[in-house]
Amino acid sequence: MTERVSRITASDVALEAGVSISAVSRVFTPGASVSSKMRDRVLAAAEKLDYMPNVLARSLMTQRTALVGIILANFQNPMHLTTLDLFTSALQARGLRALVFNVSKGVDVVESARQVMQYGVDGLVVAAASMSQALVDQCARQGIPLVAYARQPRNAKVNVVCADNEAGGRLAARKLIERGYRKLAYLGGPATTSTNAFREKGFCDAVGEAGVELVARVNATEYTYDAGRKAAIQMLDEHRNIDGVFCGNDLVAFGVMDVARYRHGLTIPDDLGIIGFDDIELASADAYQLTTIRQPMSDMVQQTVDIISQAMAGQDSGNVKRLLFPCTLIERGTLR
Amino acid sequence: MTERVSRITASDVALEAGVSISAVSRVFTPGASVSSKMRDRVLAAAEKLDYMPNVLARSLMTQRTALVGIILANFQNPMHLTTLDLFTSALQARGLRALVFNVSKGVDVVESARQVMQYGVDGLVVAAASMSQALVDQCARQGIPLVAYARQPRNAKVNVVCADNEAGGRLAARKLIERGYRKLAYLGGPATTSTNAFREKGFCDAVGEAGVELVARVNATEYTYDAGRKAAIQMLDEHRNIDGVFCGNDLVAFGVMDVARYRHGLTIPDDLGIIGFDDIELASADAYQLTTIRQPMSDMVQQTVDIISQAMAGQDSGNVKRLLFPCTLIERGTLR
DNA sequence: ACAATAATTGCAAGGGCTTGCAAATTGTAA
DNA sequence: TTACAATTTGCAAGCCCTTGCAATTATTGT
Repeated sequence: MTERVSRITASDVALEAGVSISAVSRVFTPGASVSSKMRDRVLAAAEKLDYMPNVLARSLMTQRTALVGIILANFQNPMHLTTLDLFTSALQARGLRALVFNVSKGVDVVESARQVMQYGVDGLVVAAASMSQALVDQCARQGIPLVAYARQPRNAKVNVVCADNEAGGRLAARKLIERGYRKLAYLGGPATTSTNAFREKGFCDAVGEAGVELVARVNATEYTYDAGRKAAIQMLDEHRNIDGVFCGNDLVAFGVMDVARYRHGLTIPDDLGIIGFDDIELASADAYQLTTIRQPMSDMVQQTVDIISQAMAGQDSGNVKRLLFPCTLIERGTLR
Repeated sequence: MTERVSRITASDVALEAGVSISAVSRVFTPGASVSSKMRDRVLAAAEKLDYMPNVLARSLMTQRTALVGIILANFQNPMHLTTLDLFTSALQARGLRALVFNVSKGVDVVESARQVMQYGVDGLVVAAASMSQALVDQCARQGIPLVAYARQPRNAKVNVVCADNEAGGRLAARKLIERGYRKLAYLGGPATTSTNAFREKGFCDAVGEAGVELVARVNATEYTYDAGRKAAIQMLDEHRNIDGVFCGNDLVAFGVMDVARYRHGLTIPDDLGIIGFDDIELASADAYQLTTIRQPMSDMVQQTVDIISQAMAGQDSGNVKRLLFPCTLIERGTLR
């Protein structure tokens, strides 16, 4: 049977050390006024009793939880594990914690957000597909900094930290054309995502401006290998003359490569040039050697956390930030 | 300038509805005694003011936070994104939230655990490399259910939910031998991990029992493609006669495959048979078609969450559970 | 040594909620 | 209608901590 022992509280420590509760509190409050004798006594007692301040009670007083909500979808894309890795690390480095919400499977973003807010998060980063006006208003009303990460919502009144997907799309187009590909195709991610919209726009615009033929424009249903593969089967069956494809992300690109190589017997990069997006770990695997476009994730996450912690410190200018980060092309073996 | 409006509280709602604060509280407490008239009045007022109960204050009273800490390392292995996906979903389905801690980069597990505990988590799942006795004691003392997920710590006094890695290793050995491979090698993950230890033991035992030669036993420094690749280069250079390899996980297996194919010109599965572990999405990619061992992650996560929520409800038998889940071999194209 | 200033300490009032208890209400049976 | 039980409601104490204020103690200059 578990013997439920109630937690040690500040008053226990105060009793043990023979001081007031306030004294204990101050010892555990950075920047408070305590003499070194007092600190030593309290710390000794705390050590002895294995005391830890109750963050909940503290938060109730200070109106700060040091909790940052992260609303995330797309738990299939390995890139987002890196996202989580970077976020949790960056937050922890600032003494903050990540409260992760998963809105993958038909979970309502707004409802999730409400729940996050009940925990009194000090900040919220939304890396999910959609973001409602209600949520934005809610955050504004409560003074909670909100950042849209890796997506560019139409809504103007929200902080955005995102890769410049449109420029990335243009970059891909220009590179393919520069290497002599002339029958291009776009095989993007889900049509509903903002990343897809911007990558597609940038790519198609640049192809058009160069006067090169855009043979096909297709969307995979998800940002996954299988979805990419399925879309590629259909696309390459229908359009035999395609010689260059820009893909929504690396996983989709892998699918395209495999269909091209193993189903159509095409040689990459001679018969078909491929460019992906994200530069996941396996993009550099010998089996793929994928030329791809990398977004500066580390910087992006850092900026996001900066925005939030500045806002928490009350140092925000008050006007929303829209930060677009430039992408770089990582050249490997899928372009001739 | 952000106009910091303090949150709507129960007393605001009480005032608006012309009732007591307790009444408001009871309306938002499942199972409390409230008349339907009262409920309607309060709900109307709450709706009007957009009231949400403050979870912190509630937790302070009830000693329940509905927060479950998840301590995770290995943010490189895409499999763990699935882990997080499953955990967050399973927890959310039970009205619980995940407080994720990242102990990847030299962060102290014990220290992290202390921090998690300060948030008054109602449960803790440790999916990190190590787990100290101090942590186990701490949880026991405070009556917090603790589960070691996907690892088998030496420590006996802790709940364990894990794949039967040893059986998995044996399974791999028998399959390779059954298919006629006779010069076997083990290329595992980091020597410090319990998963490696058990997979290695199972594999080597079974190979020994069958009287088959074990040519090499190597550990990759990490469970990644690159580490697998590096280890494979060394191993295959040194032992030219190896004809079958059991790998620590799929990523490592990819590395081995690529070294074998692209560096040594070996044909898989004829010259070299390969078995991986985990069955990640790309294991089924045409470029790898990896035969691998799958652990029933969904069941494992479900069980973990069950254990925790039962313990939270006070229905735990009090004695620790050690659940080992059987693995299954997924046959694809890397065995002749 | 003394006054004047600075640093430390304790008191007590919250922060927003839950909950045992007693009062008030409603329902039921005779 | 009255007596009684069953519900519903409000009061007030308490969860554990922070912090303004005033009282105390330590420090400094002369």
